[in-house]
Amino acid sequence: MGETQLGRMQFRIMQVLWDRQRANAREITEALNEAEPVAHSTVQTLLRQLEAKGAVGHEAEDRTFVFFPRLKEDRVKRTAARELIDRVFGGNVGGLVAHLVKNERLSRDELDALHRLIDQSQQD
Amino acid sequence: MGETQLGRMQFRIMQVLWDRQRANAREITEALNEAEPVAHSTVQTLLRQLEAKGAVGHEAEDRTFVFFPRLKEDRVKRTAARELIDRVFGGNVGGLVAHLVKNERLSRDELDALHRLIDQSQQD
DNA sequence: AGTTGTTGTTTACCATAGTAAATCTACATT
DNA sequence: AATGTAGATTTACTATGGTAAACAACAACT
Repeated sequence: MGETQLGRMQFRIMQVLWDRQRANAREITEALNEAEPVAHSTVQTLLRQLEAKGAVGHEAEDRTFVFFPRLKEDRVKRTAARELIDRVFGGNVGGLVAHLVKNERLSRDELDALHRLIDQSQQD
Repeated sequence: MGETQLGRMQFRIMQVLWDRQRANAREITEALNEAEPVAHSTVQTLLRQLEAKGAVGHEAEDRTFVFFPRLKEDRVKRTAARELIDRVFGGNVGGLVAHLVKNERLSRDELDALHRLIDQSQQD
């Protein structure tokens, strides 16, 4: 069941939680508002949705709910990447990578880092 | 304006069109049904949506509409990849690539090919 | 005690994707 | 001419994400 399919804002909320481990709704709203205005009640609705799908949990503390992530950042990112690979690149990871190298201008540093990553991953 | 945001099925229809250049609704339905059952009227609705957003065009031929892609495959794939990079990896291409190398098992061949692509892209 | 502010809950709307039946339209075949 | 068939168009419904106001409960301040 848990397909871990997150929308744009839902994902941004998760990022705040991965960052802080725990945060109440107000704190999340404020963190999001640093970058982009969003109403507090919107954030609360999204938290509700996220909880409904098991992406976050909460515990009451004092009068307020403190939320925490139930999904691991890596896991969610992996799912998102997989999603793209399957839908757009026919399930072929290499297709995506080739596309990136060809179309997304990588800096010299990024290319070097990539080189290193590849070499390293060839060890095992 | 044209944000070129395609859904799952919409994308699959585009793939058929990129494949064949031109096709009528019936042909598209049949092509899709090779892999996954979908009602013809559904395909028609999706074609309508795609046309509304400028992703496909059509011209009458005989009694039927022949559809063709209005968007380039590369362009759409690029947008999709960008989308993931922005939402999930904070706009950092390297982040995605690192993630891929770390989490998506690439075959020896893929890694070699990747090596070559990188070297090549360092020329310009 | 009454007002204010915070927090959570309920309710409501809109857009988009996906699904598909129902209907219209026009030609082809009998 | 009647009927059937294929295609297009209309209509409808569900799910999800995003947006947010309205409301209720309660603590705190004056």
